[in-house]
Amino acid sequence: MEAASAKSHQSRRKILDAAVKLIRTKGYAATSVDDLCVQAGLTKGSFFHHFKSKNELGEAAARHWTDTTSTLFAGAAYHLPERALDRVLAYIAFRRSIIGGQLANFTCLAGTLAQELHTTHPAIAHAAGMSITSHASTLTADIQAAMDESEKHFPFSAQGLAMHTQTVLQGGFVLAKATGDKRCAEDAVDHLRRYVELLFAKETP
Amino acid sequence: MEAASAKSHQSRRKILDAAVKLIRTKGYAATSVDDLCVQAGLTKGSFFHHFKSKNELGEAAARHWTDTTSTLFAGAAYHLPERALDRVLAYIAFRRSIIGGQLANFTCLAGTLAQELHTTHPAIAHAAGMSITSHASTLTADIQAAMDESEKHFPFSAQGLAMHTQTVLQGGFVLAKATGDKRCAEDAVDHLRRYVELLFAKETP
DNA sequence: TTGACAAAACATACCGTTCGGTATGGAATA
DNA sequence: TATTCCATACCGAACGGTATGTTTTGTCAA
Repeated sequence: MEAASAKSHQSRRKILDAAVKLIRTKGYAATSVDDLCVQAGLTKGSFFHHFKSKNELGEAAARHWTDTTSTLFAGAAYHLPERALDRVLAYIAFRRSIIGGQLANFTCLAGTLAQELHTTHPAIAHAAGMSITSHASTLTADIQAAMDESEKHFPFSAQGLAMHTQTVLQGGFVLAKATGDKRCAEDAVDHLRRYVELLFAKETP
Repeated sequence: MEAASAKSHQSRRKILDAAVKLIRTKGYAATSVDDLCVQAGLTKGSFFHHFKSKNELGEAAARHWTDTTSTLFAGAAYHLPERALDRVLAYIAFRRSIIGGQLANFTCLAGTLAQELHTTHPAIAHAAGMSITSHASTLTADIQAAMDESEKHFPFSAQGLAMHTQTVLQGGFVLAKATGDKRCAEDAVDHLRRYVELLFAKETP
């Protein structure tokens, strides 16, 4: 049963990858099951064998997105610097560096899903929200350490600032889509970096 | 023909108001023409008399949103302070103060439309983009004046910082939808205020 | 009477979902 | 080993529902 289940796993994954790609570009409603099947190279019968509905796929796609991004960021180099603040800034620089190419290649599936479906499909939106929140949480330890290293008092929590990094990123993606210009996303990250630098700056000359 | 055209105008406006309300809550695709007609208290015959397609309504709704928000912000009190920087901060405080009640009451139609439709309906997304950009532009003069009043040199343009305020707001809305907690939007604005204060701060004690 | 607007019924197209059926490959039995 | 059996993966035509858009008819005001 190993080969069969491996193949099954492969098909399921093809569908999930197709979902991430298509939903990131066209949105959830505009992505039909037929579209997904064509993109994945399968048929509808196969689709509904693996997922009992389109909405269930939506939830699974959100979780798949969580997994994909988790491994991407876990393996990135921004964790290397010694000082906690440098790791935070390296994270921001990393986010800045992966903005490139088509919009769909660097924008966030979770934000797209949450904004489109928060009322009509709360389960999917919740999965998307978890994706964002859990990713933010991976920054909290570094931010907390940076706050501890600093002598300042901060009127926000480490988790709060971590969430704010995601806020700015999501906003940058929205404006990039609204204007068609990816520089909006780049500018957003530049302002975010400047904000963090100012927050932790020792003196201003 | 004045009374008739006034009534016509009223019906058209009812549809546009319905569109703003429903699309803000459910999104564009999930809002059917029937839904709009029920909300507006009209029928489909009337709808397609005033708009030749749902997509045309979408564009008109985006422009209607621009008009609505323009008058709201033009009449607000944040323009009163003497110092330009205070006007900018008063704008941010005003944005903070209008976050309340249901998500649909304070989130942005333009951001919703842009994120959902940027690929499938570029004309609507463009109208939404114009809405955001033109609103940002209303801040540019005050920001420029604040920059001129300051002795610092800023590595960004006034329009760039104006756009960033919209970025942070849009991001706050996305996270509020993702988490179901409007505090995300409030926190976003608080961080934005702090950023602007830090940018223009004279000294740090 | 004319013309703009509104209502209701209708036409068409598409989309999610179902369902009967086929193919494959491993397990069971002899 | 050969044969049977069964579970799983996959296929694709068809169905029911719903969405947009059209047509036809009605209404009201000038």
